[in-house]
Amino acid sequence: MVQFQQTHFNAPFAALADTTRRGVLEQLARADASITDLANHFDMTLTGMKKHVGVLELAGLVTTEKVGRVRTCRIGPCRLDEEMEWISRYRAVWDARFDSLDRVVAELKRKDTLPAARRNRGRHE
Amino acid sequence: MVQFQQTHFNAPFAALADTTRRGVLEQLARADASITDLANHFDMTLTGMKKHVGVLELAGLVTTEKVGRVRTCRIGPCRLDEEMEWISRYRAVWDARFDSLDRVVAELKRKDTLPAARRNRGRHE
DNA sequence: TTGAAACTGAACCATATGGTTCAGTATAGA
DNA sequence: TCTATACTGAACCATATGGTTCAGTTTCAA
Repeated sequence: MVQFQQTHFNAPFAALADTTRRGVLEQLARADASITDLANHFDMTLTGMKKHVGVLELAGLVTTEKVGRVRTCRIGPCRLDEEMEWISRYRAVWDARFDSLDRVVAELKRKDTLPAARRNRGRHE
Repeated sequence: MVQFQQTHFNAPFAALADTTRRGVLEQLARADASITDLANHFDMTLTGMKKHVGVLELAGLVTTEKVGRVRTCRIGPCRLDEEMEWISRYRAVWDARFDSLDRVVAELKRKDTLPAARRNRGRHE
């Protein structure tokens, strides 16, 4: 019974999980660039860079447009708003948990009584 | 050549790039859980869940402690602060770039008749 | 003391990832 | 027209990922 099946987060996070791709994003945030520009900058073959750009494009983080021979890459429509929101919400839930009275109760219970008490709380989700 | 080699971002982002693992984090944000709890909740074998927890642990997002037979998983020391900061900085650079463009456009077209400079976003350079 | 529960590790599998080389095609420019 | 540039796609490679099964080991509890 999984409550969230937000697979659309997978591609952006996976795109960010690579040093080269984050570098490409930092580069493109400053100025648009061609595949050749980026390949030179990151010391990689054109084909290799094309793949990275493809991953970023699939994630919506980059858009490209080919004019003549050169394909220009620029920052795409995905601004990582939802991803930031996910992280924020995740931490909010976490903080709320430890700020609540529940924490004190759980802490006291863990001191002497059975450890099954905590586990039962997570059962009925 | 490459200015930022921050490979320590790889593991956390990669850890987030999976629906099951994000679900585990959401779960653990609410309550600690054993491997069995998580495996049941996400309809997966113990071994499979153990691997996911291992990935999360490697990324610092989860810590585990084994007491008796049961390994209890809880939210780890990595609060994704730096990751949030990276995204914020990335967007700040991007925004700064277009804000300065806007300033140039505004400078050139100082005698009103201004057709929404921001709509031309990405068409230049 | 004995059996079940909870985990662990090895091995396996299919597919994805991050690169490469090589052989093209299309276009810009002399 | 000719050539170099810029990209593209197929094929290949090594490794990683996301799962599984199976065969243990430890620990809890009756």
